[in-house]
Amino acid sequence: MTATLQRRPAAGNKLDHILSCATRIFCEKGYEGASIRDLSRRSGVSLAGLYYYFDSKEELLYLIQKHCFTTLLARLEEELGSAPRNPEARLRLLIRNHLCYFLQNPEAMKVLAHEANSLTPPYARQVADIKRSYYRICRSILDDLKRQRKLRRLNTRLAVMSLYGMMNWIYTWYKPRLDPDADALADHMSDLFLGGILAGASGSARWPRSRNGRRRTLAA
Amino acid sequence: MTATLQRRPAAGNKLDHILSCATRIFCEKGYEGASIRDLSRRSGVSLAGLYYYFDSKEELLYLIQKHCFTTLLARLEEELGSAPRNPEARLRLLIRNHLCYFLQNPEAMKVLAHEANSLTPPYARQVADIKRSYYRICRSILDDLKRQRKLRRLNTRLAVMSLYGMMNWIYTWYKPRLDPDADALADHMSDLFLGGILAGASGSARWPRSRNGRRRTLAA
DNA sequence: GTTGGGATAGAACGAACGTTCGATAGCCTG
DNA sequence: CAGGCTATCGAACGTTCGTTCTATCCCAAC
Repeated sequence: MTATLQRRPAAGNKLDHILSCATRIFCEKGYEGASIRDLSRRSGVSLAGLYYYFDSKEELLYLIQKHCFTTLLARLEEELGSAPRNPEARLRLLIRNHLCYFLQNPEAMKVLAHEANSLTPPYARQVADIKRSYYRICRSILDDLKRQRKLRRLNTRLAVMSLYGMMNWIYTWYKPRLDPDADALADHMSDLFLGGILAGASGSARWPRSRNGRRRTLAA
Repeated sequence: MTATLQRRPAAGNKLDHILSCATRIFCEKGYEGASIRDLSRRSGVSLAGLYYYFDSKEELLYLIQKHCFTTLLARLEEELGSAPRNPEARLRLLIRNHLCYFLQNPEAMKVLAHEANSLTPPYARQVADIKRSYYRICRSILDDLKRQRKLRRLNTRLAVMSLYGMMNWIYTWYKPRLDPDADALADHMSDLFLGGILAGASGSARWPRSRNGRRRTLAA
């Protein structure tokens, strides 16, 4: 129930080792599919020995998610602190930060994205709080952008979620040797997203809507 | 190992009922977290009775995913069959088709998106085949668009994945009462995506890149 | 009316699960 | 060297898992 991180003064290194093994295992087999015995084998620590470092399997997932989200958020806040006020540049920064961290820690980020609902209330709330902060930063950048560029028709909630979807889905398809690196990916997604958002800038719909549906052809 | 669908002539309805219960349970607790006993309770069929209708828990997931993907793909092909050649309109159709089905079958679609890697080879390959067809349709539309609009710098693989990410992530955030309906969502995402893709149309970068990084300010 | 197979369920199987117990080393402190 | 604390483990606990065995019921066909 309580956090375990600094409970054992000398044991920092070993807990880190266990957490990194757990991250790999959760990533490979999913939280439910992974067993403490898997972790015991992989980490070289006996089954009972593991419980000296954490209280439950769920706390393990909590520690991983909390550390990962906290780091991600801290880096973003640091970068944004010394960044220009211009919302477009700030958004590009956010995207770059997210993707760089994502591709540097693909296993942890998969656990973050894929096991977002595997924690139960005592733990889940704490992670949700950090997540909400992270969401709000993006949302407020987009609100600024909307105000500044007078994007009347922009639903910023939808925009944020679309952006996060684009970014977080990466864990399902990214191949390091085949796909571009984090910087190029960030440029691609920034262009795509900002281009899409600003395309509607001139006020009315730039692309014809086919609401309720039947394909209204657009001149090719 | 073999498909179960038409094995028992009279039992079609009951298997459907079981599959729909299983979909709900897999959606709520995840594939690994769900138990056959959960399914037994929810469906009202005894534990042993269930195994008259399928061979294993994994086949259950397979049947759900296969049916879902097949339907999605069939609908898309039907719609595209009578659609104009214009790649933009075709892409809008694809997005609308995906989102309408998604929001009409949110539980099944979550199982599709979230348990994409829970099947092992014998089953996984078959689902992967359908999925690849679905991917290729989108990719070829984008290739057409790229050719037609001379979008030299467009990486269509990245674009497809970004689009699917945007769409599939929905299951993590969509709230029926709060968020717009499928048509509006489809318009939003179509505008965002097409606007983003076509923003780079005039050849060179429309938005300044900050490759390798340091925030190059854009006039606000 | 008997028979045979489709449809069902109670009970059990062996395995794996998360977790805990009790014991044992090693080590610093007094 | 006695005592206590950190770190560790083998073995076990009780539970739940996916699956199967065996027996029954129902009903149509002969």
